Amino acid sequence: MFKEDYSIEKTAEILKLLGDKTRLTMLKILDKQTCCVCEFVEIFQVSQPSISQHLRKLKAAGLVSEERRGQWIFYSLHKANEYYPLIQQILLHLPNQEDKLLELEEKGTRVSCC
Amino acid sequence: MFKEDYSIEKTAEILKLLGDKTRLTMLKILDKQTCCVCEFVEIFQVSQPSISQHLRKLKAAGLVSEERRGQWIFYSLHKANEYYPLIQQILLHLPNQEDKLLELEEKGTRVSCC
DNA sequence: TTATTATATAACTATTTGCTTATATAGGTA
DNA sequence: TACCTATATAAGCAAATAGTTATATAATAA
Repeated sequence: MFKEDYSIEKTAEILKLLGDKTRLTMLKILDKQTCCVCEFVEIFQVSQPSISQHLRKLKAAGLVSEERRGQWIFYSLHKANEYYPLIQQILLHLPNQEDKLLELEEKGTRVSCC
Repeated sequence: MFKEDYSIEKTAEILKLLGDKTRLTMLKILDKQTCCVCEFVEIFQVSQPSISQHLRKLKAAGLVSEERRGQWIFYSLHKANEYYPLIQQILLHLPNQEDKLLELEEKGTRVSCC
């Protein structure tokens, strides 16, 4: 009742993606909530292109998926991904990040469209 | 009965270290066997300084420990490390690498001192 | 002592990375 | 239509990375 092995090469690629503070935090947030680009920009206090580039990498690896709602594009963890079991195990070790979006809600800058 | 959370920052650092094919394979090997620098050189077919530099990074993070035996310095996984539970979970997903040192034994280039 | 072997460190280089600013694209609204 | 907002992409740059060769250090053997 145990998973297939992952290849070392592909696993190293995935871990390199997770080996960045910003992307790792993004994934931890997305494990519980969906989030759009402009919210990430406010959370991490970096430029919008920087966030888009991180998300592009995560999407290229199949780790996140996107869904457009009006002007906004919401990202979420792609839980059907082959590597999700590994990623979830890793994320379980990390402190909850739900406060990040809660702060935006309190400031009134949470995007809540639709 | 569950572990403390790791910090996002330190976890990202650890994952960045694991996010390299050579280092990830090293750790998988060291999870089961001890291995010295010259054996890694033969396994990975890269220069000796390259191997030493990878091992230095892993040692600086506390992931491996070294033990000198004569001319050789044997490395092993530092299982008392705070991050070992995380690392072991990751390594469990990877294919067994014990064939690597077995090959050296068959070629007669396995170091077996002491 | 000298020579040999194993490992570490220094210096260099090419590549990759993560950010920035500027610009393009796409949807919503007046 | 024109304008505004959200996002993506392009281009440029400084820092980090992973390798190399050359050299230093340490243990062993002659």
